[in-house]
Amino acid sequence: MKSSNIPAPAVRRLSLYLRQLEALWLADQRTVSSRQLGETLKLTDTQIRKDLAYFGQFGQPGIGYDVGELTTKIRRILGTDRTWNVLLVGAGNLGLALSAYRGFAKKGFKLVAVFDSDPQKVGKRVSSNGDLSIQSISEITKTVKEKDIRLAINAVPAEAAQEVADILVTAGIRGLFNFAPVNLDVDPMVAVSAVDLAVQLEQLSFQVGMSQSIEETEATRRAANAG
Amino acid sequence: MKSSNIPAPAVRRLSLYLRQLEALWLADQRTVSSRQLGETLKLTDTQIRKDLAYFGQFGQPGIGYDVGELTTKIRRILGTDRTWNVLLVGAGNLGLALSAYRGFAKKGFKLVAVFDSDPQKVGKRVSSNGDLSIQSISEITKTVKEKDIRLAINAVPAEAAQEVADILVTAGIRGLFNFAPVNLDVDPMVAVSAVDLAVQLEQLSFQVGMSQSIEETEATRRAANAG
DNA sequence: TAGTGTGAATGGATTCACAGCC
DNA sequence: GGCTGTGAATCCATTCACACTA
Repeated sequence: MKSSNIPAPAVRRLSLYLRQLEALWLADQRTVSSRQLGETLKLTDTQIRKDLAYFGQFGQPGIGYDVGELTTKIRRILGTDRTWNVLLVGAGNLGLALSAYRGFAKKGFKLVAVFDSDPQKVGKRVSSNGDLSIQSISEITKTVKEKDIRLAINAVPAEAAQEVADILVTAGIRGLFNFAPVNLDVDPMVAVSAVDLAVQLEQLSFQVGMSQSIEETEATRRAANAG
Repeated sequence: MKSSNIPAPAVRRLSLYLRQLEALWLADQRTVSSRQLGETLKLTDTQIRKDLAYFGQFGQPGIGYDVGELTTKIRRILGTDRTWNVLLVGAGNLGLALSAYRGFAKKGFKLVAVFDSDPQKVGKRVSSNGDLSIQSISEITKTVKEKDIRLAINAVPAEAAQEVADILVTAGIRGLFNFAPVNLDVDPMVAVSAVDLAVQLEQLSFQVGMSQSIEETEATRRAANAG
């Protein structure tokens, strides 16, 4: 399959291109060059052209890219030119916040079911979405089939995450968005994308510590030069 | 500065090693080999040793790594061997969910201030943390100084994100965790880590679409072979 | 034997350089 | 002149191979 020699970083950037293209469209800009796109995204123009070239020829020499057309093409590549039904497990703080997030729907992801293991919560309406009420974990398999759900958001506590992941995979979920701070062990055919909020802050902590020590080094050097 | 030739991916993985080491510690395991760590994290043993080697020599040939000791060392490297004061801007659904998230405190990140532009919200207590009440955006600069805050979580809507980022940077924030689906343009000295929830789902969508087409190709091939 | 640490080799992603088109 | 698309060159991360240690 030729598709697997597409670098993963290129696919990640595709999403960023799409986001920027949508912004340009709203700003009534109908044409954009790789150079201009690169400036706002802090990437080189070559990289953008190379990334796009993995998927086809979308631009016009001397002109650039048609914003609307490229948007359509990237959506098709990413598979977001249609609606995806998504389920959410974990109706805690984070889960409910995610269920209220409008950004998903805007991109074609439709939350169609919410599950929680707490019997106190089961049956309650999801306030941000009147159509939904919280279901028991035991209904996952049935609901996945009924509603043709391929993607799942896992927002349960760390202790329960692996167990829930197993249930989701068995139910036929194909992509898993994991918020729990654990490494899930799932069938390699299932795509997993993970966000660990604390890990992100750790990375910032490292970078800040780093830039501070660089500053100090610089200061020392300047002081030495001055002295 | 010698530190800048450390690959960014290695630093990202460091956080994962730390997470796994903490889990091992809780499971009363006091020693671990790079091979074992690699198996659970789905990485090669060599990669783990190489990553650690960027920062020092932590292991014992024939034995492996002391879980407690390596935990301490990685925390020091990441800068999480001390407490970081963190502020949050945006007391909407997502912001409040983040303020309730225990995972931050566990890792040494302490939420010490919450801001929102909505006058209706200003003054209200943050329910998940009785000590905090929501402050006006205009108080950011003063509070950053008073409470020695270096890290900020930006959970405001896309339209406001750049403006808030500017305020935060001017106030002296050194690291910015951005949840808004926009590319922030900030001083390069300020570290930025971004999570766009919709982008993550797009990546899953792409991977799922991909694995489906691979499956179909395989099926075609098998059918051809059988025929 | 079981394991680390590391120079050398490999493999992949990015950047360069430029041919070609508007 | 401005811009795309792309082979070639470069750069960087990962993996290999092995010296070395407990």
